[in-house]
Amino acid sequence: MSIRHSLLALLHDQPMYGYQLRSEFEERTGSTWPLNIGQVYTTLDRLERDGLAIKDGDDGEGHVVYRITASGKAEVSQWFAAPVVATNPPRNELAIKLSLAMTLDNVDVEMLLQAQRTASMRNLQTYTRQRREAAKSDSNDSQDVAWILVLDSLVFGAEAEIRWLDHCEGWLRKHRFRTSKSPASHAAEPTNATKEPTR
Amino acid sequence: MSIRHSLLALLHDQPMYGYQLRSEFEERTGSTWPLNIGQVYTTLDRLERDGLAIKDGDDGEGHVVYRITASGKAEVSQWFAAPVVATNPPRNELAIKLSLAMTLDNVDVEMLLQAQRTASMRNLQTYTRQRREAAKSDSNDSQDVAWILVLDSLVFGAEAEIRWLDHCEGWLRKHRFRTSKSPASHAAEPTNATKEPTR
DNA sequence: CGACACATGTAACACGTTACATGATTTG
DNA sequence: CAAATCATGTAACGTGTTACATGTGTCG
Repeated sequence: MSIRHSLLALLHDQPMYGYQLRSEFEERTGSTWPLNIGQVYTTLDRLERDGLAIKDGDDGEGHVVYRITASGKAEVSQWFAAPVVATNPPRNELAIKLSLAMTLDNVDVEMLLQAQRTASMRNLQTYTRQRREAAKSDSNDSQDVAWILVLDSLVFGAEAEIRWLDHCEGWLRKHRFRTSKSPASHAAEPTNATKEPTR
Repeated sequence: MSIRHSLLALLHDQPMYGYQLRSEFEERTGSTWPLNIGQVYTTLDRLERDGLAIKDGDDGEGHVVYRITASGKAEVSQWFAAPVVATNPPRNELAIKLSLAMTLDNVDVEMLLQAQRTASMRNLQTYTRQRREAAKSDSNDSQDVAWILVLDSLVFGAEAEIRWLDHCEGWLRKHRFRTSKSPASHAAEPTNATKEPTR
């Protein structure tokens, strides 16, 4: 849903054509989340279908320009006004993976944690380096500022991830001797979960 | 891709039927990321199509049981062995929204930050409370442990988000007087971005 | 009996990615 | 001229959500 709203927000600023929308989007997010051009066009189709934007003839250069409508503006205002909430937080693949790894046999959790920590550290370093380079230009262009803040969010997120991994490793060390994964071996007798899938 | 791998990982542990797979998944992640039952069945279809799992007759109770195959097991091992990397980090709606808000006119960024901070604090409190309750039972069941660690990841993430919001607010205060959003008003003359969509 | 959980699906739709097709313009 | 970039699309596919249909079993 973020792409749809993002494009609409950009159109709120000024009428644009598809290719330009992608450029504007990527300029602000520094290509962290590359935007497929095909999706831009299909999204524009849907926006027009839903009455949030309309084709605005050409701009004298043959471009297919879209313009936001009144209801489109309302939608944008609403989007910016509504905070991102925790109901349905996006799935965290790492958390899911680790959660499953801990509850299943045949998985070397410590190895997993170690490998992930290395990878996450490398990620953090990449972000930090990019951040340093982005800050070097030090222009006050608001787009550069936005790009830097996006990088900061990635840095903060990566740091939190690493802290969490350390936390998990501690947990594991503390509990390794008290649990052989499951109170009853699922191979020996049907687990509780097997018999009663409800919680 | 995480659902597919998750279900396969569960099947690696033991043969199961669809409804049961959902229960097992949600038990481990504490319903943080509710899993639609319809998706379970379609995913199982695809797993079978791709030769990673097969229907295993019934279990004497008329359930449609699936069993993992050899290539399925290989796939699971690979999944657990491969760390989650930063190439293509998942889109962060909040970061995108704030990034756009800062570069567009007609958006009250400070208001947005304030509203989001309130919401994020509330999220954090919710997670912390759930975490406290989950830890209360204090069983050594590995599934409870997994659920607690998932909650911890949410807590760590929410804390990072709040720190980032504060960071952004500071940035904004520091730069508010030096930039009127854009070096050249896009209403007055064509912006750089408009003329040159490339970077 | 009626409500609810269990259990298996299908259909429609939104979103996202990759790849392909097509042509104009720019640039080394 | 060749390659890259600009520019607009379409098609196929995977993933994910919501809603619907259908039937069984259990429990108050």
